[in-house]
This record gives sequence, C-alpha cells and structure tokens, in this order.
Amino acid sequence: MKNVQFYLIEDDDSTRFSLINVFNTLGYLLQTFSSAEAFLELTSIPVKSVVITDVRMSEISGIALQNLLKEKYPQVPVIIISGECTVKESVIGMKQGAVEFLLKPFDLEDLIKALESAVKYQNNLIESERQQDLKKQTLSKLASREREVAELMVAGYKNQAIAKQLSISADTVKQYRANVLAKLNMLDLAELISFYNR
Amino acid sequence: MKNVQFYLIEDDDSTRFSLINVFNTLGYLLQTFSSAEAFLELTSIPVKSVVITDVRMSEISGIALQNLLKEKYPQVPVIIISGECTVKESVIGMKQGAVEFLLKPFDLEDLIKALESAVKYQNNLIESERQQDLKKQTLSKLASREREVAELMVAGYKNQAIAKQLSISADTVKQYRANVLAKLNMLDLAELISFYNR
DNA sequence: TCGAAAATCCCCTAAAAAGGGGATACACTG
DNA sequence: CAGTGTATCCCCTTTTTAGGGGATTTTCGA
Repeated sequence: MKNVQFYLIEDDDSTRFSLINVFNTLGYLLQTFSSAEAFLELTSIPVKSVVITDVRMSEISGIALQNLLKEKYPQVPVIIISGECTVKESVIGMKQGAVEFLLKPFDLEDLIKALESAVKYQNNLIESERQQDLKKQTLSKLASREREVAELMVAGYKNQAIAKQLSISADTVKQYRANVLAKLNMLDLAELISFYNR
Repeated sequence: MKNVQFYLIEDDDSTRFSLINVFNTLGYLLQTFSSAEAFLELTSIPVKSVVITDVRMSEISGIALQNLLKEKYPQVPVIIISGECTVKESVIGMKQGAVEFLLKPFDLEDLIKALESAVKYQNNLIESERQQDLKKQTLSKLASREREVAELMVAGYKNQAIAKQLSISADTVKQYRANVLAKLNMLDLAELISFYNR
C-alpha cells in the first residue's frame, strides 16, 4: 500500500482536504487534483497507481475520466466517490469497472477496504502481465521454426507427427526439439509443458 | 431466446401488464409475479431461466431477491428494472452481478439488449459447465491409478518418471498408459492433452 | 463366496525417440 | 568477406515406448 501512488480527483475543497489528512495519517502516497483536466495533464504515472474520483465536476466528469483512463491506463483501478449523483451514473461507473462506488458521507473503513481491494486487484493484473512478459521474452530465444516445434511438443505430438504437420523430416524435428530444450535450459518435455501452462 | 423462461417480478401492475404484452409480441416465454415471495414459491425452475426484477417491493426487495438467487440458482442472470431507487441500491445490484440495471421508463431496445446479453452470458456458463461434466464423466471410466497416470502423461512425464513418482514399475505404467488411451478411445498423447485442456 | 475389476509385475519384439556426430545452403550483420 | 543464426537433412547407437502376450494378489459387490 505504501508503494502505491494514489490520485484523488475531487473539486470539493473540504472533502479533498480531509482525505489528504486521512492519507497522511495512514502514510499512503496521495496527490490531489481539483479537476480531471488537471490530473490529465500528467504525462505519465507510476505503474502502481490508483485513482479515486468524484463524479460531479465541471467539464470532465468522474465517469468520463474513468472512461479515458480505461484506454490510457488499463491497469489503474478506479474508485468513485460521489455526493449527489444519479442512479444512471452509478450504473455506468460500475459497468465501466469501478472497484467501488462510495456515497458521501462514507465510512473511512469502507474507503480503506476499497483501497485495499483496488491494490489487490491491480497486483494480480500486474503479476499476470509480468508472467506473460517473462514467457514472451523466454520464447524469443527460439528461432521461429523452433517455436513452432515447441508448441506442437506441448500439444503432445511426437516427432513424426510434427514432421508431417510442418512438412519436414523427422530428423529435423528431432534437431529442433533438442534445440528448444537446450536454449530454454530445460531437461524434458514435462518442464516445457509446465512452462507453457504457467 | 424462445427456449428461455423469463420471470418478471414486479409489483407495479401497469409495468407488469405492458411487459407481458412486449414478451408476447416477441414470442418469448414469460411468467410474472407481483412479489418476490410469490416467485420464491416455485419449487424448481428450468435451467435456462432469466429473472427480471423490480427493486422496490414490499417485503423482499429485488436486491434481496437477487442475493437469494445467487445462492439458489447461480446460473440464472438477473436484470434489474427500477423506478425510484437509491444509488446505494444500484451499486449493490451491480456488485451482486446484475447483467443490467434499467431505470424506468426505459427504452424497449435497451431491455431487449439486456435480455440478449443475459441469455448469451448464461449460455456460456451452461456450456462450460456441460464441458466440465462431460470431462468428469469421461474420466470416470478410468480406474483411479489410471487417472493418476493420465494426469502425469498430460503433464509431459514419460513412463520412467511416472513410475518413480508413483513408486511402481515402468512396466505397470506402460500398462496403464495403454489402458487410458484404450478406455478413452484415443489414439495418442496429443488427443489426451487436447481433451484435458478443453 | 465367486467373479470382475483393480493394481501390480514380467517378457518379447518392433518402432520411435534421445543423444551424440556431421553437413549444406541461405540470409543478415559487422 | 567472415561469422552467426536459421533451416534443413543424414547416420549411428542407446534408451524408451508401443504393442502384443501372460500372470498374481487384493478388493469389493452380487
């Protein structure tokens, strides 16, 4: 929680100030903005960021901001806090994937729970993305023909079947098969399969 | 859509009557109830059922009904329609997994879209459950030791490795391996793997 | 208690994979 | 132009698998 950058977008001064205090007390990093436009001026934000936004704001609403964020920073969870707002707005907010939709005045506990689940959700996203990247990077060590063979190996095909599918000799397949395991530093098919299913 | 049983729970007579007409015109099966209690008296409902419920009703609210349904019929999608309701109720409804939350008066088109996405969602659920059942049923043809071997085969282990893990002879493993393929009517490992990953 | 299915092992032979060894041809890069 | 990586094939030997054949013990339900 302490390595997450929280952003509060809220045009109501008193709410903003009181939340600044809350985050300070908790020791969480918080930057605040009094409009969506001001926040959107940031050219980049940390990977681990969470946005807390009000709904009703002049110009760009919290809902519109959430929609923009979905495109720009798909890994950033959004928590919506709102004073007066319509049911329609809340439904759109939830459909757009808000982690939580809190009504003012809300319990601090509820906010903290929301922050925690946002961070947990994000950690999962980041972790699975990291896994994907690692996989892609590891597989990039293989030549393209080798990658094809690796995929067929994982699917359980034996050399002769692979040879037929790729229209090459079984000898060549055998060669690639060995290359795949050697390049990826693996001992056998079981290791390759567990890597692919990771 | 025509083989789906729709249930409308709505205490407002005029809304109920007009929706009965709509569903009739569309040729969709609809049963209506003027209270959640009346609906809950049904001892069983078809697998392919969709519930459309109002929020504000005497005694059991639509939101409470939705919560009960989640336990009792987890595969039934819920669409909520509501006249006056609070933001809080809508947020709970969405969090509890409502497919759509429509405000009266709503466009018929929106309702129809919601019905369609509910049915699509449900079909996916049912289909994946059917797949799981088929898989379980197919695997039940195997003796338990054979199933263990089958799993290790799919993980890419070869006979000798499997023998070690199960502390039996490689010969026995070979025997089971053959049994697995024979009992499941499969030709080779590739077929077994694709079955497991289905 | 009788029989079938399960769990286990053994043997033989043929086919395939694994584990080496090279070899050629082509493309791209420094 | 030399070197590296890719794509492809061939040969030889050893180890495994595949595909038959039986055989024994245990368990469990009719």
